Amino acid sequence: MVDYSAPQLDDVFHALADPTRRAMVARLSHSEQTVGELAAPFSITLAAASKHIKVLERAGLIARTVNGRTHMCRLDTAPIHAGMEWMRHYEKLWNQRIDVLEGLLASEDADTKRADPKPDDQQAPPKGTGS
Amino acid sequence: MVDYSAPQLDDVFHALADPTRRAMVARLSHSEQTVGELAAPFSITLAAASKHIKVLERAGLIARTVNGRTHMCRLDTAPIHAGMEWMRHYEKLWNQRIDVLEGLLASEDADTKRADPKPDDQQAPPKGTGS
DNA sequence: ACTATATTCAACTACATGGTTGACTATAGC
DNA sequence: GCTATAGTCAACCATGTAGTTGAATATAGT
Repeated sequence: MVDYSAPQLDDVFHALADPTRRAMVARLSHSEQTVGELAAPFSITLAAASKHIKVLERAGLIARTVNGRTHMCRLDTAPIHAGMEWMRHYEKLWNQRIDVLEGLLASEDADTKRADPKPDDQQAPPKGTGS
Repeated sequence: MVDYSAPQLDDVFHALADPTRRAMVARLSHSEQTVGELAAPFSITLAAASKHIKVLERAGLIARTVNGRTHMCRLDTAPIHAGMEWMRHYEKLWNQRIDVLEGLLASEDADTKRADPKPDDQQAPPKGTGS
């Protein structure tokens, strides 16, 4: 039973809430990068990029290896996995809702309506339809 | 090919970066709740809770139905799905790394080392070991 | 009409964030 | 040893965030 402590999630989600940092993660998914390389694509100062990297580091998304005067950064995807673990539970609801929608369409078509999906806890009534 | 616009992701990840808001999402996954009900478990003022709800609303995570003087909130998990879609790509790397680790253990055991995993683009060398 | 309930709004405080600049540290190369 | 390169640090600024309080709005109940 994984716990995935909440403060960790705070940091991970916060780190990923910034487009610059998400772009850094994307670049790191291809290859390791130095701080300078990581900063290059953005029109911000090295100092600003350094701060972004530190935020990613605090979230555990980046591990740094100091090698002489260059700092090599590599992606650690474990925190992303943790974030997904948290989200997955609610994505299940999303899938359920899709199922309910398909169920409605089906019952609308067949008008049989023998639907009896197992009650998980006490789930929100669909009432979707939206637009 | 899904796009999932970046500003949406900014809002979703930012909304989920706060423990109070994540708790609200959790409660809404069980049932719809009014603003008051949503605020009750926390030792903050209604006004503060109202702000949190607005953040979740802006991220598209909550839809509100004004019913008389009460505002009923229900969870919309589509943005969570979008967030997961973004993360899923990097989780794949996580799984890859697990595979690599298992591969290393296997080769260590058999000492055959005929490893030749398809080069995806130019991926980071494992170099793990950490602690 | 009057009062209680549900919720937002505006103003304010304290603190975090993202950015800058300039100085500093440390390594690499001549 | 001197200079260029890689990166951090500290101070500062503007803006955003999370919280408060008090007033305002709107509906429900009597």
